[in-house]
Amino acid sequence: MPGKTFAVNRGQKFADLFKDRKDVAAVMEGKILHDLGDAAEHNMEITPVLTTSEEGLKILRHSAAHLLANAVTELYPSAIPSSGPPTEEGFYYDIEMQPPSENEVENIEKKMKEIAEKSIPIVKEKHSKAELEKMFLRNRFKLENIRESVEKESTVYRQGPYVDFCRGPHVPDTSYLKNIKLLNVASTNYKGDINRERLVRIYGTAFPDSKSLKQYLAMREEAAKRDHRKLGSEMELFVFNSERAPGLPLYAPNGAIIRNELISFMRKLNDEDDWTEVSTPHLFRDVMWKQSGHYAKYKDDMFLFTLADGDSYALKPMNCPGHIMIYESQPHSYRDLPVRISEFGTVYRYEKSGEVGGLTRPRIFTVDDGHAFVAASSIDREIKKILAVMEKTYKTILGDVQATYDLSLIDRNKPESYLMEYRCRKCGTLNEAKRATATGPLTCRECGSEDMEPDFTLWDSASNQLRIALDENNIRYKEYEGEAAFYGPKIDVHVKDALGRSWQLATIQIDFFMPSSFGLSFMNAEGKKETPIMIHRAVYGSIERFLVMALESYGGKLPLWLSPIQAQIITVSEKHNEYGHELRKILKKHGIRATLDSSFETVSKKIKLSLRYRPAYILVIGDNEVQNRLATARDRSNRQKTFSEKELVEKMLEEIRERRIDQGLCL
RNA sequence: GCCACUGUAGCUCAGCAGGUAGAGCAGCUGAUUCGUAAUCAGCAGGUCGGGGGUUCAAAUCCCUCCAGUGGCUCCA
Repeated sequence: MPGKTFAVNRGQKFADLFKDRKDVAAVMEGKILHDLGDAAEHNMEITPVLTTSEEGLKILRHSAAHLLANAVTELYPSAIPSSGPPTEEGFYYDIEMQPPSENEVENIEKKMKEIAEKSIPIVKEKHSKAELEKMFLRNRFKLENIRESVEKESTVYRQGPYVDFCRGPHVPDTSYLKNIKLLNVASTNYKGDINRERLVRIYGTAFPDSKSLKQYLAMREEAAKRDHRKLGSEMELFVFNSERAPGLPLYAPNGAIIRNELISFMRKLNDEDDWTEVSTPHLFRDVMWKQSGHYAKYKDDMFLFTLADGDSYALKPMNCPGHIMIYESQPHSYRDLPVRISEFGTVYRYEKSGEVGGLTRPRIFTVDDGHAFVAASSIDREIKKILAVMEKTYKTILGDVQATYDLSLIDRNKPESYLMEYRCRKCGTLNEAKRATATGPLTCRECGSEDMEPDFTLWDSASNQLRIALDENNIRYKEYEGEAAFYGPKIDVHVKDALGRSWQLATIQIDFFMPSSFGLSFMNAEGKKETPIMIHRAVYGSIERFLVMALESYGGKLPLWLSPIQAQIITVSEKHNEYGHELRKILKKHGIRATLDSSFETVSKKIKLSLRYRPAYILVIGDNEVQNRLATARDRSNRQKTFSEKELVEKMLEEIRERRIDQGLCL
C-alpha cells in the first residue's frame, strides 16, 4: 500500500478516503504532512502515512506523548506540561510536577488506556498569537515557546479537555493509542538548562498493535541480558567494587585476555602504518597541564594532589602532552614527517558521581592513542589513512554493527569556548591562540587594544580538511555544530550498546594549537622553522568501551580469536582425564586457550556449568576419543564434529588467524 | 552535581501489617564412573551497604552518608 497515491479535490476531507482504515495516521502531499481531519486546500495527490511506517510511527508516538500529558493533567491538575516529542523508540513528556512513584506511574498508564478506549477525537484548531498567549496563560513553558516561535498564528490540538500547543500532525482520535507502555521516569531541566525549572520526564513507547508492542518489550528484556555488567560477571571478565574502587573497574583474567587481544591487534595495525609505540608516565607536574590548556578547562575533572613539599601533580587525563615531550626531545626535519607516536595510554578522569557507570563511563580507561605530527600539506592524506584503519578495525571486530560518523564543528557564536586566534580591529595584528573565558580580557600584544575579533581561518581550514577526507573515503556522516574539542574540530564514530544508547568510540581531531603552545617545530624544505600540526586519533577510543560494544553485540559469544575460553574440554569420566590433560597441553602449545573440567560430574552438568563463560567450542572426551586420540567439538549452535588432534589444531588456528566472526569448525 | 529507584550469603532472589534471617545455584564433604543445558545426600556460609534515631524490640519505620541503576548535565 505505501506509495499508492490518491487524487483529492479541493475541499475534500482526507479522512473520507480512509474511513474504514485504522492504519493511516496522516497523509503526505509531497513532503508536507496533513492531518487526516484536514480538508484539501487545493487539488492534490496524496499518499497515506501508515502507522507502521517510520513517519507514521513518529506521529503515533507524538500523539501518545500528548495522551500522557492529557492523563497526567487530569490526575494532577497542577502539573504543567512542557514538551513531549517522539524518540527513536517511543516518546517522552517533560512535565513540571511532583515526581510520581511507581504506583502513580501505573495509574497514569491506566488513565491513558482509559482515554484511548474512549476514542476521543483529536482536533486541530488555528489561533492567532494573541489568542494562543491567552489560552496558555497558566502554562509558562508553552507561553515562552509561543512568544519565541509563533509569528502570527499557529495550531493547537484538542482532545476532550486537554489542549496542547503543537504543530502536529496527530492521529485522528485516541483509539489509535491503545498499545502504549510507560517505561521509566527521569529528571531533567527545562531546555536542558541546569538553571531552569526541574521537570519530570516520563518515558514511554507506543505501537500500532499489541503484537509489536509485546515484541518490543520482549526485545528490551533480551537486550538487558546482554548488558556487559551482567555478561562481565557471568563470564568473570571484570570486577566492580563500589566500596573501594568507585568507577574503577578491575579486569579479571578472562577480561584481561580480551583486552590484550584487542591491544595486540591494534599494535599490528599501528605497525603496518608506521606508528611507533611509546610509554609515558601516568602523572605529571601540574605545570604540564597548565601549559596544555587542560588545567584551565578540566581542573575540576582531574585527579589532582599536592605532596607534603608543596609540589602539585595530576594523573594524566590525556596522553598528548607526554607524546609532545617525546616529539620535542629531538629536532625534526620535514623529511621525517609525519612523526607518528602511539601508546596504549591509561588515563584518569574524575567523572562526576552521577555520570560514572560500568565500563562505558569509568574513571580510568585506556586509549589506543596516537598523535601524528604532520606538515599542513599532508593532513588530508594522513586522515584518509586513519579513516581506512578505522573502517577495517570496525568491520573485523564488530562485523556488521552499525557505526555512525559525526563531524563535530565549532559553534561560531561562542568563540570564547575554544582556543582561537584573535585579530586586533585597531592595528590588524593576529594574536596567538587563547581561550577567552580562561584568560580574562583580551588585549592586542602590539597596540594593547581590547577591540579584538576572533579569526576562524585555522578552524575553517581544519574542518574542511576533515570534510574532504570523509568525502574521499566515501563515508556518510553528519555535521554537528558546537561539538568540537576546545582545541580543534573532530570526526567521531559512534556505536550503540545493547540498551540502544549511543557511545563515542573512535575519534580523529585536528589540533593547530597545542603544537604552538608547546613551541613545537620542524625544519621545512626552505630551511625555516615551521610549526607542525597535530592529529589526535584513537581507533578503539576507549578500549573498555570498545570491548563492551563487541561483548554486547555478540551477547558474550565473541569471535574465536577474542574468546577468553577457546576450547572447554569436558571429560566423560575420570578415566578420560589423563588424555584430557594431554589434549589441553597440545592446544596450549599452539597458543589455543583451553580449559579442562576434570571434575567428577556428569557431562550434562559440566556443559551446563561451562556455558556461562561462553566458550567458543566444547570438546567432549570419552572412550572413543581416548582410544583414537580424537576430540568431539560442539560449537555454539550445538553442531558437532569429531576431529583428529592435528586437524582440530589446524582448523582452530585457521579460524583464529583469519579472525573469523562466524564459527566454521563443525560445518 | 541534579531527580527517581535500588542495596539481604560468591550469584539469583524471598522475607518488609516491626518480634533479632530463608531458598536455589556455586563452595566444601561423602556416595554415584556417568556421552552433550543441573545424579543424590550432608555441611558450611550473612554484624540484612555504613552511621544515627524512634521502639521493650528494626532487614522491616524515620534521618543521614556511601554506592549502584535509569535519565538530565557533562564527556578533553
